[in-house]
Amino acid sequence: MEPVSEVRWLDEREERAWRALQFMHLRLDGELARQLASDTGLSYPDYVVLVALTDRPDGRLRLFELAETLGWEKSRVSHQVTRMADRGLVDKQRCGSDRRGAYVVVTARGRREIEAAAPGHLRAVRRLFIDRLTPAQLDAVAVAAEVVLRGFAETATDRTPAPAQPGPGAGR
Amino acid sequence: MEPVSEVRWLDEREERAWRALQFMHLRLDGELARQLASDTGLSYPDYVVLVALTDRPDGRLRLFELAETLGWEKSRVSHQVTRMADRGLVDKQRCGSDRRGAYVVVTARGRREIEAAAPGHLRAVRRLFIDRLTPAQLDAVAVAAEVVLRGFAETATDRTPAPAQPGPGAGR
DNA sequence: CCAACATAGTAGATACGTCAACTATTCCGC
DNA sequence: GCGGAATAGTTGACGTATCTACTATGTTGG
Repeated sequence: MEPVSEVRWLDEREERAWRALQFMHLRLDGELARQLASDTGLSYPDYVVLVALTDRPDGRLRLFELAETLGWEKSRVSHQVTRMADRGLVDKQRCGSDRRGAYVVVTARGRREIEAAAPGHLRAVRRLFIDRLTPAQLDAVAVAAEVVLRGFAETATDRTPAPAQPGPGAGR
Repeated sequence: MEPVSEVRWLDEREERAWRALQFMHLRLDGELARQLASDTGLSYPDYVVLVALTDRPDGRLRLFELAETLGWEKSRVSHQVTRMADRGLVDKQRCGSDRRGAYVVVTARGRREIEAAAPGHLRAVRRLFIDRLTPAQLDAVAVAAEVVLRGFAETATDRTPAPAQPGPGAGR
């Protein structure tokens, strides 16, 4: 669009926000992944999949529902579920009503592991993030993030299936 | 430590902030990576390495300096630099003063590619993030992220070498 | 001096994430 | 109903990230 469009570099305020945010996430994700890996047998992706499944009364979801819930693409879900099935955390079941489809079901072992992992993970989230911020700061972060997210819904070159409401990790 | 320590789940405010933030990053990183991949021959990691190098007058850094600058671990830097050297974006040079060491130097080709990629990347950062937020919101994000980052420096189980001041991506 | 230790970087194994290409079904309009 | 489009899921290749273990060099204190 814009004919030549001079590049508008980030000013001091913009750069500060962008860098701080990037860096925070780098460290936060790294630390949370490490905490899970060292205290449990689960990876972070394992964790969010198990949370999504155990949020369901029957402990199962279609693969595409899992993709929508997590905002992942189907191929990622497929690979992840395959790996988890190999380790006995979930099972795959054929779906009666749609013969293309499959359910992912959490196994007893999967339940045991997520229940063992959740408290430590939650403590880490609190220690590293939640408990550092005031309620007002938490709200400010939420508002800003939601504004940015709304922007994605609009621009919507839409490669990811546009996750309904929920997010990753949930409240646990 | 804590004897039994009931798990304190996230309340509504906490969960909202945590989920929104997680989700924003999922989408933001995905979109930025896709923009780079489709408009240029560079990946996001390629990009940040080249930014770090071209910020230097001589366009080179020791591997461990690169690790500190980016907050990456040495093994990650080594692998990344090896791949980039294979593609001719950087060169490795032996270091005279310390024979264990090596410099990473940006090549002419690396310079060309980063210069071609920067404007589009920056436009995407603006479109998706910066320009969505008010200056006050940017400041709020920066303050919150910096608080959280300071927490890492303190807790400091210190696995990552604790990056001095700078962050990833920089202002470009 | 030199032994112990720290530091710089590499290498391999494994897991993760994306893309593109593919099969198998279901949906839908005519 | 049937032929084409959309949908569900899989697969393989490749790049990326982490961990552990390793080599080689530098540093230091007795």
